Amino acid sequence: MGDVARLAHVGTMTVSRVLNGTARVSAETAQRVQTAIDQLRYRPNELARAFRGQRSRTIGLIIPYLYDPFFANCAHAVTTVARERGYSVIITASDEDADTEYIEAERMLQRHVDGIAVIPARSRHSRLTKALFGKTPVVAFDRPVSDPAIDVVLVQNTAGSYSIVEHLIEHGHRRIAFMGLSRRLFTINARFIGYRNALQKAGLQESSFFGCDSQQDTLRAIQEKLSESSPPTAFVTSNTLATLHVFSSLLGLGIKIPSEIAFVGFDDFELAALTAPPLTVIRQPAQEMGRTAASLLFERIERGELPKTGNRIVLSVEMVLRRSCGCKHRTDVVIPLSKGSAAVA
Amino acid sequence: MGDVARLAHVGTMTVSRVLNGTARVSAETAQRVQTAIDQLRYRPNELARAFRGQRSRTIGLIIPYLYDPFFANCAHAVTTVARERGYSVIITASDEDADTEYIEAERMLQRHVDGIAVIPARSRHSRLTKALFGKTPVVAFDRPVSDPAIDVVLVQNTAGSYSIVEHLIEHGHRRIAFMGLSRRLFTINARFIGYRNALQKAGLQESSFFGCDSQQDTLRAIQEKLSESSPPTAFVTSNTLATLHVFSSLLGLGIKIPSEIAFVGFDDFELAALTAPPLTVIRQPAQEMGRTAASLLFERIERGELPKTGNRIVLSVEMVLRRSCGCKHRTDVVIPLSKGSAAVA
DNA sequence: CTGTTAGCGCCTTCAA
DNA sequence: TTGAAGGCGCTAACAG
Repeated sequence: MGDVARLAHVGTMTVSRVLNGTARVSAETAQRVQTAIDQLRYRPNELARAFRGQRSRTIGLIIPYLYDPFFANCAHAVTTVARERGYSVIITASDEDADTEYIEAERMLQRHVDGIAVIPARSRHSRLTKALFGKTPVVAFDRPVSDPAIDVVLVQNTAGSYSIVEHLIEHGHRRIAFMGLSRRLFTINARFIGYRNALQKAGLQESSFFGCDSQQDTLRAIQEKLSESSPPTAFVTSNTLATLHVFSSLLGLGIKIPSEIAFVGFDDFELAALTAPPLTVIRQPAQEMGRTAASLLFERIERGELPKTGNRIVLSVEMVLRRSCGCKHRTDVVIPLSKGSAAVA
Repeated sequence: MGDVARLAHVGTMTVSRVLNGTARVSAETAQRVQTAIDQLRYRPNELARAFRGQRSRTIGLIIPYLYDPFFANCAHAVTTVARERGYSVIITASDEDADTEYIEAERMLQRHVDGIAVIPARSRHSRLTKALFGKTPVVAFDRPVSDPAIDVVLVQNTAGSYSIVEHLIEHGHRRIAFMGLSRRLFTINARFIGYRNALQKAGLQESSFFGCDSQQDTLRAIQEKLSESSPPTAFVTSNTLATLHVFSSLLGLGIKIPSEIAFVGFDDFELAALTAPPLTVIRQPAQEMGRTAASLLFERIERGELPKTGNRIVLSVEMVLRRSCGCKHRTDVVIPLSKGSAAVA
């Protein structure tokens, strides 16, 4: 910067002012400085700026896994919003581990990020608290954190699940099983609650299995359920992984869907329309959630601490009717679930 | 830091030394400093460290899209390696746009990242050059950059494509069509070359279509090809997106796979084993590529500029035989393609 | 083994 | 409208 100043015959302050537009500089001087900048190909050292000023123009993003398509979509939206605002994003995967998450959050704080967006690791264990972050804004999304003072953006997990189970009931199913990962995951549990509510309202008995993490366990659980005296006639799954495992188990057992067993899942994915049969699912607005979380974070960062703390934004989901539920549509039928739906998220 | 020094009755340098283990400090003093650090919950300002020192302990990662599962897997591997080494990762999506990519690379440079890993945007346009980066190490992966001085990690695109087409030929197919996105994409073009080589070796005529970006265009192209006087009996696709579009077109036309038309694709994906029929594909080692690229980058960063510049590492791919090619296996059969395979990547 | 001095590149403050 | 001084938090280089 000194070089630029010298070349333009001005003080470093003038260069700084031209760079930031902080104060009025005469057009002529500004021009001279600009020429010097171009000539020297001078680029300000962002590190020094961040160090000196209060803003690093960087936000942190912590998600469980980068390779999970749902999380990746969220992350993409966050990075896009950040770029539009001229911010950089420091990203890290927590591997769904609360300790890793905590350590990485601290590391980001040490790097003086201006804010952090996080999809918390398994909620029961997450050690993220408002206290840890101090003045640094934080917003959690997809799952809440235990500290209610932290903003959170969620989707209608319970209401979505409720609706899709209700749909199965409308198809005449009386014995519907819920297949999930672990109830310790907020979203899975919320979806299970929706399932349970729908069954209770219809006066039906619940039947669930948690542990669809592996293909083997899922297959075994399904075989067990199907060999009961009155086996389920329909399955709902908690998320894409469970959907994959249950679906392939069903196919592997040579079961015809939906004629013998109906099948629906929570969370849409690229290929859900191309399986045989195409899958009826609840679709979550992944990118919208990322955008919303990022926007909320920037509100906090740029407008300062808002008066109201502990915001909770709930985004609507959609039901995508295809064939696995028993419907006979030719193409996808998308049914938006408004916030005022049967159950609250 | 001054506070810590005062509390421990030492100079700031001693605190610094305890923090970094730079020089030997008496156990007793170190203990006192440590206590003060804990008591004050002192955390070093990484920004100041980076600013002062030569290292920011941050690397940049630029990929076309975060939501593409293949890229996301690569990114996950890169962030994992970085975390193991104590580095942070600044990530950004170029949206496959060379200008965005260039701007973001510059921004990272301004932030003084210690190195950059990049999956370049459409190679013909990428403006990434060794000159832009100066002393900052860069490694490209998945696709090369035009500047041959930059290290690059690739997979056996041509050899993989060659092998899978050869497999189709062994199944007796004589008219095989290649369906791809754009030849302007390095990987797509390399795979097309492999296809072409395999056909030439067998004395067969090529038939290709580029533009499978949308479902409609793909369907139209397929209908056109199938209405030729001697239509193809097998299709190969260039990547997952093309696979999805071709596959659903074929299904939509009521064509039986593989009895009427055989079908194979480049690039495996989570659901390829669950479609009807399961898809035979070439599988790329996404995570391994990310790990390799990151490791190479850290070599450069930590060991300094290596003598040999312009490294080119080519990773092996595998052929995953399922049913869509005409094979009758019960489960996946994975055939690794060694580097010494028929065609060179 | 430990402390002092100095300066990284920038911007806030104050004076001209 | 412009410039000079000073310091952000840290550490290299030197002195003790």
